[in-house]
Amino acid sequence: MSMRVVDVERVRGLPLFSGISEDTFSAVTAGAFLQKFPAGTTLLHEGDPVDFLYVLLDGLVELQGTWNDKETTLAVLRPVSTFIFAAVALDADSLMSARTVERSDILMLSGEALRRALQTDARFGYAATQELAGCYRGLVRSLKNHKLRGGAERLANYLITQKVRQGGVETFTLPHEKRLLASLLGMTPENLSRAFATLTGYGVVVNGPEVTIARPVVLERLAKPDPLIDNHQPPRATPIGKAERELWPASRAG
Amino acid sequence: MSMRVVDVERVRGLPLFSGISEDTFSAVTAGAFLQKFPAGTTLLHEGDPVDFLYVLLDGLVELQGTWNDKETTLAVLRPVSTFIFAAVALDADSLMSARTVERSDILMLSGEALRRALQTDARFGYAATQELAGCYRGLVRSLKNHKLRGGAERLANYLITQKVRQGGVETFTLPHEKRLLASLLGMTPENLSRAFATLTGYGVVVNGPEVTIARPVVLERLAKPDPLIDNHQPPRATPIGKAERELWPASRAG
DNA sequence: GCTTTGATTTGATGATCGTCAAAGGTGGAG
DNA sequence: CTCCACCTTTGACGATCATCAAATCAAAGC
Repeated sequence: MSMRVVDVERVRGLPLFSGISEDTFSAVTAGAFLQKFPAGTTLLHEGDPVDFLYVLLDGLVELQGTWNDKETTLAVLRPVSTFIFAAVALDADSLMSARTVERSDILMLSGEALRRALQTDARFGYAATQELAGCYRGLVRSLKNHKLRGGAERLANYLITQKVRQGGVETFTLPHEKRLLASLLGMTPENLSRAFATLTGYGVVVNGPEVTIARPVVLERLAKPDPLIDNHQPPRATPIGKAERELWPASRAG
Repeated sequence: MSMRVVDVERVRGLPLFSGISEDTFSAVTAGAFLQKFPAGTTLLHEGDPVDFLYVLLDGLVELQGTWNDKETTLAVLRPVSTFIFAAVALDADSLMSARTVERSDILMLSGEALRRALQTDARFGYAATQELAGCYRGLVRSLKNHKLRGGAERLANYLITQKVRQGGVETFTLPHEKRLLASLLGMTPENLSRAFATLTGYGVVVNGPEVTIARPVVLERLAKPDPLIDNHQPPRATPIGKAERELWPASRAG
């Protein structure tokens, strides 16, 4: 139920918490608890009131939306990430469901305590603003991706982003099932399969979950990656927040 | 260049600024200036660094995204609204362009001053968190709308939302050109025209910019409006922020 | 009033995408 | 190891959507 020291440090290292006072941090983590969930567990249903901020420490989580018996994936999160912060900040009902894709370690922080902390600790409020601004921009990117690009283009850009995130290697592994990828990219599994087949003509070789981009230049001519849509953030040692991810490679005065 | 008293009060009344100290407010508005722009003016280009927070006091503004010589409308704003707050908070480049649709009065507040104020005034930081959380949830709604619904369904829900926003009257007026509406709904003007033709079979009568929903029950059976996608917020007297809009009709403890 | 410009509509056609069906393929349970 | 459930792929078909073209309409300017 309580956190290991190593987990406390990982949470403390999140940009959302890194600048805040020790008092605020202990107030926020006081009633927190760490829980392990098996794969396929629904943590939160769309429309439910949100009582906790979730922090994914290990595993893989999917955020999904539903309408008219159809489902779509809005995001796939990997550690270390917070999620449904916006609903927590507003004490509102969740607009999406959260579901574990793999066995996951998840920390749950009291929403009440967080909102109180936001109002008293200006540094925490500032960090929260940065985090939410980063999340907002991630969604702007996603919306542009879906409204401006076709299926094959979305897939091509996804593959290029994965390649960069995994260190720029020629061959990499898809981080989860293709079915989930199809839902994330806004298409059916059948069409994802056909989109992969199309990319074969652009130097993409697929072997189960293994993907090789044999001719990056050719693929990029199709994908036309754009820093205002795609966030080609290389991997880092320290955990990274939604804000930092947005600020790369900026390093402007701040 | 400087604001009229009535404009100061309108800005002060924004949820983003309503709770903050007088000192913070004057620090933020010190270097501000009010400007009038004709219709069709581009206020900010995609990819530009953002030096100001914009506040739309009068008129109509479109936020748009571009890729590969294609354009799409991400939002259409009416007074009183702030925009590109996320980019200002992060001191990052804008992910979208902003363009006046009608002649508009726009207040521009120094991004530098805002970021300073965010770090010193906890109440301002909290208000900013609420505002950004509301904006975030608006985008989640938009993404679900686009990924889960077809064109005719998006139009049907748009019309129902407009009807509610304009007081629930049977006949109302579209707030702008159909061309812009098509871009907002993610379709071509030709297909918007055909979608309107389709809705004729569901009791929708179109006369130029005038729309009549003759049989609301029939239209709703097609539209299937959902509070987790559509925000059916009725009009109010006081200006409303993105946060309040998200919290309706909640009124939960806070 | 007339003209001109651009918005809107309608039709035809092709591209993209979803659905249904069926055939491999894969990994886990027993 | 075998079997079973489910993921993935492929094909066929229909629905949706974009594009091109042309006609109609509306509004602003002369």
